Amino acid sequence: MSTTTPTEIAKAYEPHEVEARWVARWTELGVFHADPTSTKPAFALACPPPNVTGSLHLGHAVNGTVQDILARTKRMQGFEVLWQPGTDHAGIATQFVVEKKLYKEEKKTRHDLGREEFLKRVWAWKQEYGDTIHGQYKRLGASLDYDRWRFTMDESYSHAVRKAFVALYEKGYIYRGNRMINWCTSCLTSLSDLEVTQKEQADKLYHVRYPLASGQGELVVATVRPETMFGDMAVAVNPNDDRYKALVGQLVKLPLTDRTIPVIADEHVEVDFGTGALKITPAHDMNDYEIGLRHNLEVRNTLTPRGILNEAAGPYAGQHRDKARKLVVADLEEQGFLTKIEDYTHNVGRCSRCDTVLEPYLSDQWFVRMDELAKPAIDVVESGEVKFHPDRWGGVYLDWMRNIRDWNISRQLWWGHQIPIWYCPDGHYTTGETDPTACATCQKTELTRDNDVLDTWFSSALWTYATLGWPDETPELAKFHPTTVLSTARDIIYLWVARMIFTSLAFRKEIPFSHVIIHATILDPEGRRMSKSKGTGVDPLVVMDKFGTDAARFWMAGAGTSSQDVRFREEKIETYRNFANKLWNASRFVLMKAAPEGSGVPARPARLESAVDRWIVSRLHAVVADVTRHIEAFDFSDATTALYEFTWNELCDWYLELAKPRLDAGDESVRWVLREVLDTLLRLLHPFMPFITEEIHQLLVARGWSEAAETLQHRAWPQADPTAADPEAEAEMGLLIETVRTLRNMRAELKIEPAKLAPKVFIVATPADRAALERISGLIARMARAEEVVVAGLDAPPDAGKAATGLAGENQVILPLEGFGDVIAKEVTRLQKELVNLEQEQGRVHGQLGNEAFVGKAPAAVVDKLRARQEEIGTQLETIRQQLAKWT
RNA sequence: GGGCGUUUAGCUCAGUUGGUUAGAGCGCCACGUUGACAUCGUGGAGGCCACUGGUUCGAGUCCAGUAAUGCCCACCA
Repeated sequence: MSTTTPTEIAKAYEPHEVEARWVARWTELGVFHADPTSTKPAFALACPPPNVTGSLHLGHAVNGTVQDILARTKRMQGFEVLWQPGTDHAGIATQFVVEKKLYKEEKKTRHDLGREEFLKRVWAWKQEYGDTIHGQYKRLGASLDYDRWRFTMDESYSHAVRKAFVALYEKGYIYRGNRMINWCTSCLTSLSDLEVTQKEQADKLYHVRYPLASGQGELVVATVRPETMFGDMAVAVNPNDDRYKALVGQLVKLPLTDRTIPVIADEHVEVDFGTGALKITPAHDMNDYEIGLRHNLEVRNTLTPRGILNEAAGPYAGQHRDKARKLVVADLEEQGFLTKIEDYTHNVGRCSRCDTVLEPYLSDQWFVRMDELAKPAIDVVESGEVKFHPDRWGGVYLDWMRNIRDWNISRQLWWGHQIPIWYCPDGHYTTGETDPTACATCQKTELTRDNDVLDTWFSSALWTYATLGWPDETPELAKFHPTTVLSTARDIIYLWVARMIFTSLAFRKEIPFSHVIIHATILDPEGRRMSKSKGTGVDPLVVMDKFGTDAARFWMAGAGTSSQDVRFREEKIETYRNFANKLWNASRFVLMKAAPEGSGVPARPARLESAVDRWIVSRLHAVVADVTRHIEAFDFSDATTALYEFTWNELCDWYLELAKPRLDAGDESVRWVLREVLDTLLRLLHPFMPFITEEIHQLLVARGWSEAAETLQHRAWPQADPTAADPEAEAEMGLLIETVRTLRNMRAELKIEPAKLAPKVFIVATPADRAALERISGLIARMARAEEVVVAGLDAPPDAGKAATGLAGENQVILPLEGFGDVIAKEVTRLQKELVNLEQEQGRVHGQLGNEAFVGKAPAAVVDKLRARQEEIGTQLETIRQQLAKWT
């Protein structure tokens, strides 16, 4: 493939070929490679590593765009930029998809293959999707340092994970606990609280009769899970519940069994929920477990890890929990133990991965004790050392950190970092950065390693520094850590952002990043969250193919930093496809008309005579300042708006149109201004639309019309020149625009054929505007399709004969109607409409100014402005009334 | 049950520290093939800024409340 920009210019921008060419070219030039020995100031971003579960979705593309804009801008601003890429092994998620595939294709489970063989399959999967992701980022134009691609299970990264585990263990932060955890009976692993999704579910509340052992009466308990009754160890009532006070301490018979259990009193029981009596199943309910601890109840497990009732359930053993419930209910019913069944809707915790209803399960797991570790992580956000954008997310983070609970880090999976703990026959634990050969406590050498792996977030928590070589003190670490900005989705603030902050503080004694951008979530056109399973996900590549990557990026830049969530619609991207084409054609115009081959580089004029030139330069520098400021504040959406409006509404609609006759006349200053504006604009647009801007830039370079850089990434970011601000030129241009619009409007309302030139147009100018209007009369004529525009003073109004009159401020625009047919009726209608509008406004203004409180208290500038307007309205009304009188 | 958002034109969204005529894109209507661009141009129609009170000379913007809607967090069986 050729890597040079073609010289002939297509009529419409063709993204595909251009994009492929530049992706290759950037790589060839090595512009994305970060140099730790550079003397430039560092700017580092760690790209959130996507899961290797599949390919990138729109959310990744949005986040990639946000980060790329920063990376590209900062490079141009003279920073040594590192944008660190990589992928996450995503333990449970990846294992889950590979198991699913395995079952679908070979009808095998991971146990059929065995651990080693299964892991081979996962690595193969990882290879495939890791490559896909790599390619997708390149397509997006992401200026990641691809040479530094990392994977959370790379050897060096695994070393960091091991180091982190051992360090925490040795400081006493990691402990083994036999505790209630969330258990997935399908994935067969424990989950952290964050991996639980609460979902509302319609269930039944069964009222079950527990007869008193004494034979005198009964206690009725309400439960949604009667099948767990074989684990019941007590019935609890509230100590203040008068109904049951006398029963506390007595025994009740557990239905369907021959066991008796005690009635106990516990504050936890709500008097007015259900029957006020709660069956206590310590092994299968978090609360019951707590109550059991308080009352020394036995924890009797009645379920297997797969959710099958075990031998403790007597005749029901071997039944799955759902089936067992039906059987138990039927038997209770039959034996007269069931007094009532109520409909009951409540929240049920489900596996965020496979949606299976989770089981509270007592088991041995490894935990990280969080209380002490959380403290500094709270401090750095409270102090503003780490800032969230928008800042409300800082509050969300703090709420969570302040109420943090210990973190279950062991997972009963195969895919991941195997926990570096060895057990000796005596049950001692041994860990170490290298595999131990003997028990650290008793020196026995028969060691078995823990089979479990670490929560995938344990490893990604080290991302900002483990990717840079930690625990070794590498040059990269010295140069690029702490990183500057982290941009991510809000749903991993707890899972990932919070944990990066506390681990970095723990291991590096420094924050991992100064700014956290929480980008907006992209929704489907109906406002729902995009989801793969519902088929509402959008493949960014499809969008990029259809409309061009730059168009997609331009939209994503705005969408990603929008203050609220954004619905995706193809039409939105289409808008920016059109914008890219507009830019392309504007450039094409400049190249063909202002910079034809061999025309040379225009010299800088000593002074810009034309107000039009000074206006666009003034506007350009305002835009440079605005865009720069917005990027600094991460308000890309404002930046794109400013760029879009300047390019389309000012440059294309007015400046280029006005430049046409001047170019024909050989005006050199127009050429100089065009070169200046386009070259600057391309640099401003480059972070947002890297491909098209590079392409145009090279076309300009080929004509000597731009600094001879191989890529815009080597060009300097534009500096706003405050002395370019020219209010006078802007005012004059405002006059031009207003006058032209008035004339166009008149012609349209009078239905004058667009093609027909007006032979002569008069403007009766106020003394203040007269000189300016005379200067720009030729331009007005051009833009408003008149052969000639004649400016006259108020003292000498022209005799225009039969003519239509319009208002541009206080200046009258007179359009003689000779030759335009019978349009008088239309003119009268038009004038009347205008009259009504003005009279209404006059009423309002009059009322305002008549209000003493307003005049007395409002700032003088506001009052003066209104007074001026009142005067203007007076003049305008007079003009219109005179005209109307002439016609009627 | 708590917390945080959102509610502005037919649709999707902007609206700075309150300033009097509330904007854009798409869609709609009318017109248009002047050599950058029909992926375009010109003009136009279209809004009780969710509702109710309050503060203020002045409220889309500030305050209180109400209603819809979305998301997060939370151990009432």
